[in-house]
Amino acid sequence: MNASRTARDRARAELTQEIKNEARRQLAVDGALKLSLRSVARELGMVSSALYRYFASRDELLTALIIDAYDAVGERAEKAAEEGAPRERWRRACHAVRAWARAHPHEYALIYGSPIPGYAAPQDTVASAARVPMVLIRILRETNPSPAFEGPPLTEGLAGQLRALGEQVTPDGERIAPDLPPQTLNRGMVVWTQLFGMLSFELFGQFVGSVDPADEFFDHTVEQLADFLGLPPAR
Amino acid sequence: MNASRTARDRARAELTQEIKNEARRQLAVDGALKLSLRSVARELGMVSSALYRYFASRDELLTALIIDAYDAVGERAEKAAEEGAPRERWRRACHAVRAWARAHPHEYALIYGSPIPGYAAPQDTVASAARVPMVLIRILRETNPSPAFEGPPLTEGLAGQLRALGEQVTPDGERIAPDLPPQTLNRGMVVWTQLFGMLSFELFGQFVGSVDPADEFFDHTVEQLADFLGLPPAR
DNA sequence: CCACGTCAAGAGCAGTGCTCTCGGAATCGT
DNA sequence: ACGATTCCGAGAGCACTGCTCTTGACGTGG
Repeated sequence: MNASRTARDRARAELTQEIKNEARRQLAVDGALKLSLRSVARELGMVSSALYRYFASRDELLTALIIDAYDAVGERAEKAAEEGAPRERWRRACHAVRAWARAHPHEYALIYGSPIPGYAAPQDTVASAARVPMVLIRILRETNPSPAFEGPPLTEGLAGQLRALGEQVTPDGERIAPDLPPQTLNRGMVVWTQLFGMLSFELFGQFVGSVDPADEFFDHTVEQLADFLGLPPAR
Repeated sequence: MNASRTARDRARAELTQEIKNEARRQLAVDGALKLSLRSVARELGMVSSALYRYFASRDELLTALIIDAYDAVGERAEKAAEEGAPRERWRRACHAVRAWARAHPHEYALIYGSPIPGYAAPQDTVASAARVPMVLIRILRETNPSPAFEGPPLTEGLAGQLRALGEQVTPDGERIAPDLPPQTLNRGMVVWTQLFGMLSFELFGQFVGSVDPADEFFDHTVEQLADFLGLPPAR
């Protein structure tokens, strides 16, 4: 009953994958703007209308690609941060994210650039989007940070937002980080935005004429952010 | 001889402006993706082909809008940082940029989001794009920073890039910042990327579920960055 | 005054996303 | 094993896009 069902389903799943692969290929060449359903259909040897059996719209295809991209970069970060001292894990995660971003600039732009269509549905994407920041949070939870400088005290409202963030439950029923003090979460937010701010500037060309190539600036800043977080010095 | 010529030219300049204004209007509503030459022409009561007398292509129109946007946010930042103590100028510039970004999210996306077409020509845009970072550099030049913490030493190559950056000449023949030590320029680069990293995350929806609304996080981070830069404490 | 340069208009091309309908094929219930 | 149902690819077609080329009118400068 489901050997045959899965036969159909398997064919369907395979073709769905092929469509996404071809779309990703065109994405890497021409960018999201130029990606057209008709041309991926053409390339796959089918007619454009047939493709609508698999994705209800161009936006839905894009959304699928967005989720895949979040998962791809998230997985890279997770793998990179698997083991080592906190500072080493932080370094490796940063470099893994940058390597992925530079290898797939258009996919990076898809997820961290301007939201392309009439905004892809957020809810499906959040779980995947959270994987990178979760890597950072895990590093912070398993270390005892001693930040390089204090910084201004948190305001009441901000501390509240951060505490609520730490209490949020993931899809698998765990709380994100009930043990992390708001100050630590705040520092995490800062380095998170800094990391992707750097990558966006590098990939979107804001660095041309200043720190371009950005390798050394990136490395230095990653180290500075580790100090800022208070990750114990390496070696 | 040129009273009449300028008569023609004035009509032309006016219509060029009207086209950009209408395009900006549609941009604010539908986003850059949906902006179509035909519909701005339609709205202006002319036929699409006539519009090509003013902009050679859709991309050229977009590029014009990009330059205008850079100039708009640059001017806001300059105005905001006109006077006051360094820290106050920094604060006001940051808030001016954020206010503009929130008021014109699609224009912000145009310049700080993913590069839209096959990359708009950079050279025309750099002068306008540099206005915001130049505001920051001017603040740094007119203060005597005492940063809140040292951070790792600059590598040789990075220091070289930053010195070269300081020696670059602006269109009006001035050097950018020959007097600023590389360490200071490096801190400037960091806060610059942090500022726009935060804004991009806020506007592109990465903060939903964490520090959303981002007002307090933004304010706090601006202050923290001022400490990081070593701007003398206010009052 | 008239020729030249500028301009808006229109038709047309190639391409797009998306819809609907139509036959054929695979699958399922019996 | 067969009929019913569900799925799927093909094709035509609609409304739209950016862009090109030609045509005819208008204002201006010699």
